[in-house]
Order: sequence, then C-alpha cells, then structure tokens
Amino acid sequence: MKIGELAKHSGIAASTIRYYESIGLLPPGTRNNNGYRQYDKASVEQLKMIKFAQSLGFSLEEIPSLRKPNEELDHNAIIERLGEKQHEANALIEQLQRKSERIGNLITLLNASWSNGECIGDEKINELLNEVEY
Amino acid sequence: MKIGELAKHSGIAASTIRYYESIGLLPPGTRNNNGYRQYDKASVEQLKMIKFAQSLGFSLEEIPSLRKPNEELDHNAIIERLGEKQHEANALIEQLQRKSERIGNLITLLNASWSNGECIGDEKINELLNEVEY
DNA sequence: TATAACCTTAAAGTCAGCTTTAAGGTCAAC
DNA sequence: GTTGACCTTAAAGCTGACTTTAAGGTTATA
Repeated sequence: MKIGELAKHSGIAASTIRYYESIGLLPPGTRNNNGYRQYDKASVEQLKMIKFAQSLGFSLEEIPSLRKPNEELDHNAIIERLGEKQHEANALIEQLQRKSERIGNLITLLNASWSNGECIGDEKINELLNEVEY
Repeated sequence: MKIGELAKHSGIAASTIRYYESIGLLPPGTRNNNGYRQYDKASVEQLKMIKFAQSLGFSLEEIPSLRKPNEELDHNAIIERLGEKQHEANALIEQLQRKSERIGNLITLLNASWSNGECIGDEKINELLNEVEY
C-alpha cells in the first residue's frame, strides 16, 4: 500500500509518517518503480504501537529505547519504563487534584466576598490568594 | 526598585519580566534617568497574580481577559473562567487515571506472559494491547 | 489531453513561554 | 581607572511534534 492508504489505516497523517521516517522512528522501507513508498500490514501495526506508546506518555525519542538492537521487545526495559510512566501519571494526578481543590476554594471565597457586595481590588484579591493553598 | 530586585521579590527572572512587558502583559511603567525600569511593591503583587493565574492553568494570553478595561477585577469573568479551568483540570485527572490504569493492566499482562517464559514479538504485544482498554 | 488526486523532496513555519546572545550603556567600589 | 555587577535593546534560539510550503513528478479518469 502507498503512504496515503497507510495514513488512513493507521490514523496518522502521511506527512507525519514521512516525519517519523526522517527522525529514524520508522525504518525507511521499500520503494516501488516510481519512487513511492511501499507499506504492508506490519507498517500499520508499527504505527499503532507508536500511537499506543505515545498514549502512555512516551515521547518519540523514548520509543526506540523500548526495543533492543535485535528488534525483539525487551520486557525488563518495557516494564521498568511503564512503571516510571505510571509513577509520573500518578504524580501529575495528585498535582492536578490540588490545583482543582485550590480553584474550588478560590471560587468559594470569591462568591462569599461578592455576595457581601464588596468591590474587590488587587489588594483584596491578594489577601484571598494568600488564604488559598499556593 | 530595579528589575533585578523585582525578579528576586517575585521569583520571576528579569528576562521574563521584560518579555511580559513586550507582550503587553505587564504595563511599561516608569524609567529613571539612566533608562532603567523602576518598580514598586504593586509590581511584585502583579507578578504574583500572574504566577498564581498560571498555576491555575491560565495561559499568558488569557490573563488580561480576567481584568476589565477599568483594571478592576471582574468577578463574573473570573468565577466563570475558574469554573472552566476546574472542569478542564478534572477532565484531565480522569484521563490520566484511565492512562495509569491502562499502564497497570499492561504491566500485569507483560509480567504474566514473561513468567511463562514466552518471548514476545510485535504480534503478541499487539494482541496484548488489544486486550487493554485503548 | 487535461485535470485531479496522488506522490516526492528540502526547508521553513507553528505553538507557548520563555532563554540566550550580541553589543553595548551605567554605576559603585577598590 | 578599571573591574564587575548591574542595566538596555533587538533578534535569534530552544522544546517536541508536527504541519505547511514550494516546486515538482506520476497516475487514473473523463
């Protein structure tokens, strides 16, 4: 199949596929007589793997390191990296939960002072901000 | 105070303060005889507000819209925006929780197949990926 | 035969939020 | 009087993951 068809099957734009090839993420593969890239089912799977790894938080740069030189997948490396990514995700979740809480507190404070009919200036806002976990 | 001192008091680099001025986020303010920027306590507060707004997920572009033309803070706008940001944060938390779960499932599957002594190739990995919520 | 829908390349542009560089001016201390 | 720490500007560079542009070659259909 040609690059356009691979794009449709993988859900990755043709320009992106060429970009992946240019950075060495996707092997160059074969060309037909007119110079067009030729792909097969395995290429679709490879791209899906890349998308999946990305969805788990792996950068394009990290993805090749999930493979060993012999192109067999390295379990130890994968599991270790997955553990790290899960840890990162969990840390980010906690951070976001604190942020969401902070926002909630701020909304409450603003609503309270607003219903008092007060007109809040920068100073007052800053007092409120200091009350909120920062 | 000069820009270096403001940088120390606000925790924002001098180059960043100049950048904020260049994009119109911070008003140009006064200069003294030698052309150096002059700041006061209010500038420190302004920068802290910017940092705080950023910590809640507001982009530099959004921050000015939290203020009314008269430079008084607009409660309605702020509370509405805060609600949106909280919603975004919560959505991101859920997304990350699904991701973390997906990673956990994948680790379990990989550990199980590895302890079986199997050597997993791309095809096998793809089977596993299909079992995991995607 | 012409037109559209593909494909090719290298190079530049995009996003946000800065940081760094280059080339210089100012000022206090020794 | 010179060293070093500050300040000034405009412009370019950085990050990651692409997308877009320019300029052209190929192929299927009408």
